[in-house]
Amino acid sequence: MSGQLALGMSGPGARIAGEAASYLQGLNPEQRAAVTAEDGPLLVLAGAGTGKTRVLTTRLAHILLTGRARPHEVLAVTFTNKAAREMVERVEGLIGRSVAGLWLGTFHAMGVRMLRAHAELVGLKPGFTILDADDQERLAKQIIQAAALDERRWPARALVAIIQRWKDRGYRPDQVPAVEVGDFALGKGIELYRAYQERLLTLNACDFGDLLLHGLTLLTGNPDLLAQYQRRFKAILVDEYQDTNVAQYLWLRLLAGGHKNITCVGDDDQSIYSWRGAEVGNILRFEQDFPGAAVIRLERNYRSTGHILAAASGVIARNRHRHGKTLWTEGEAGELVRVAGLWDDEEEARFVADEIEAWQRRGGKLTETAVLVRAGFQTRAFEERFIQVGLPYRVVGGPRFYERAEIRDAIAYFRVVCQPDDDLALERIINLPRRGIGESTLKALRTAARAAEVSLLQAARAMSQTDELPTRARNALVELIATFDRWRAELGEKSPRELAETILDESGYTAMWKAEHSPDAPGRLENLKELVKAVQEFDTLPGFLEHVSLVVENATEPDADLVTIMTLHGAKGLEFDNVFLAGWEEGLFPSQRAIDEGGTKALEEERRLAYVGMTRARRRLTISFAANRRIYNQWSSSVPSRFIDELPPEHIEHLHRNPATRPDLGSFLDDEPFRARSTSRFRTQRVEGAKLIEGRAEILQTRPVGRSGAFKTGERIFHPKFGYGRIEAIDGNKLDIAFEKSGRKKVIDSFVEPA
DNA sequence: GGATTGTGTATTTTT
DNA sequence: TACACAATCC
Repeated sequence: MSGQLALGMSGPGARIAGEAASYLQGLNPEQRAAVTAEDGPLLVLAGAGTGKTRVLTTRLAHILLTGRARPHEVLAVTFTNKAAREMVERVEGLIGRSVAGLWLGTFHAMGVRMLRAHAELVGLKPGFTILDADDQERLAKQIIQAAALDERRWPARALVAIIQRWKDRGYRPDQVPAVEVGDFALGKGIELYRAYQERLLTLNACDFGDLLLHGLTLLTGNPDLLAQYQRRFKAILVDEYQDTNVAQYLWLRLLAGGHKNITCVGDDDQSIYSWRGAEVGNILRFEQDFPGAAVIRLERNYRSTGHILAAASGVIARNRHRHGKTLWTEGEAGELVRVAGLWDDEEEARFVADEIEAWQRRGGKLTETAVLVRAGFQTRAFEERFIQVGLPYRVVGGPRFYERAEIRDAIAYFRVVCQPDDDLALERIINLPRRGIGESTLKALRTAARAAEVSLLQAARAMSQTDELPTRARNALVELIATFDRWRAELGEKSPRELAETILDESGYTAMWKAEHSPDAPGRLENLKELVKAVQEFDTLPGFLEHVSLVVENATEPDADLVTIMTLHGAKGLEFDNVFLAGWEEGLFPSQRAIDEGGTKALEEERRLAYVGMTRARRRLTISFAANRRIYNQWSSSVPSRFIDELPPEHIEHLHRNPATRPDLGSFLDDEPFRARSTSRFRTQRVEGAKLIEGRAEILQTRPVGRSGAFKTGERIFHPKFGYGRIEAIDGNKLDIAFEKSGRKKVIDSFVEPA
């Protein structure tokens, strides 16, 4: 655990030197050049599927094994915990021992590590808490309220977004340039930002952005410290460099400022997080930032077949702002990329499900199959269809474990126990379950706390000794404070797991969910059990909290044979044999909203997203679009995505279901005037009551709308999607139906026919 | 202090 | 349509 590697040419070192050749074997010339490049700035432009992670980890191992740096002298940063974990595993596999001591982790984790050691230099105490998105928003809300602004006009969410943006760019309140001020809150944005930061300091807390921003303040404000870190980190390695924001870039540049021994790996064509503050400019500008930088391109793709690669390359080649790479493969050409046009989102889901079943019958694995969509709402149609045909699937994304309300509530309890002055956590659970401490009591507490400049809990403690509050509230408060004191006394005595159980029990939190009869209550109780189990892995409760704030992950699912459904963003870094890219329609993909907000730049990012999606596929790629889609229960018809036009024709084949080639639908879709008429190439048009009926896919059936009164309660009906059912209640044209297979649902009468 | 009704909104989300 | 939140009533 010393973190020291035995290096040298004798003893254990000789064994390592003997293996040196082995870890370089199997690398192609470019990969090998990247791994063994001498000290100095190095940019590795690694196209999709070209062995990026392998190069990065092998280079790290190479640096250690050749003695250029010892583990604690290496800083390696990633964006996700997953990537960090993978890197640790692979490096350990390469060097054959633990890499303890290495500074390897996410930007944020490395930021915290530095900040904990020097918290007082930026006005924090070492035990500071890290706020998540939820806390941030509530804090912002308080700031807006304190400034007497209209909360509806200037929502907290927007303020958080603005502050986040400034932090991503490395601006402290006094550094925000005038042009960036904007008109939020009548130009008071900076004032609010300042108030927000002051409040964070009094709470002894940081938000995610601060983890890096304070890091910058730390390094720029303390030259000795900077010099110390510059000497310490003899090698810096960065993964996914195209996703770095300005703050991260500045942080890296400071740390690498001495020796400039920095390796950045990335792919400008896969930059899809600009809306999160990522600056493609960082990677495009690397050679100017680090003069004399070596640039190595990895262009040999080991993942996809020829047609897939060529189709993806053809699309991305339309982007103007990029380094430019020419991916190639020695693999087989494989199948053509298939393009299918469907009538509506339901037919699209049906089509995909059919294709997956056929693939499975031919021996394909579901785990090797993914359906990738642009926006979350698109998953629904697929889920419904997959359930109907019994196709096992999982939706990746969704609410993550540590973001679920019950988990956050439980953690808020733990936080108050560990950090009594954590006001945000206390506010979250002070009246949960209900214990008679309502809004008016809370208001009084807040006022008192602010006046005395103490924390909420301290104010509550003081107030519970006076008779300022109504007896009811006062008693509840006395009781709560005593309970928290008791738990806190048990911190050192009980194991974290026992304590966690005690807290959830004695607070009445578990009981609250047990008493609740909503359908998701059992699931929530299950999650709480999972949480307690997770606590077990840690020596102390505070230790657990530190982990939670930085690692937001879903519980690992059993590795069953499942189809994966997820967003294109979520798919970055993954690969599958068989990939479906659904919903390629103007307006949806590329997203009209993105284009409205970001113009050409945004369109290029959408195109990169298309590229990312396409390059996820190893053997088979199917792109689909629907002529009609129901959005908020309104039918709208759309035009195929321009990205479909951009697919090189020689690498694709149109499936017959494409409406543009179908005589019955083609007349309106293929109609040039129709396309010309639409101002933004995306237009919507209501198609009232037009609907396809299961099993009669080729017939466009139109039925009358609003048959109110035509049905009677108790009547047996048939619905094309949910099957047979009985009408329980009628409300205008909405029927409340108990379906035999799908349970109780409210549906519009026009979709229902008498059985 | 708590339940109920009404209103506005609706991408992507590594930490 | 659905859901979350806020104003409103009891």
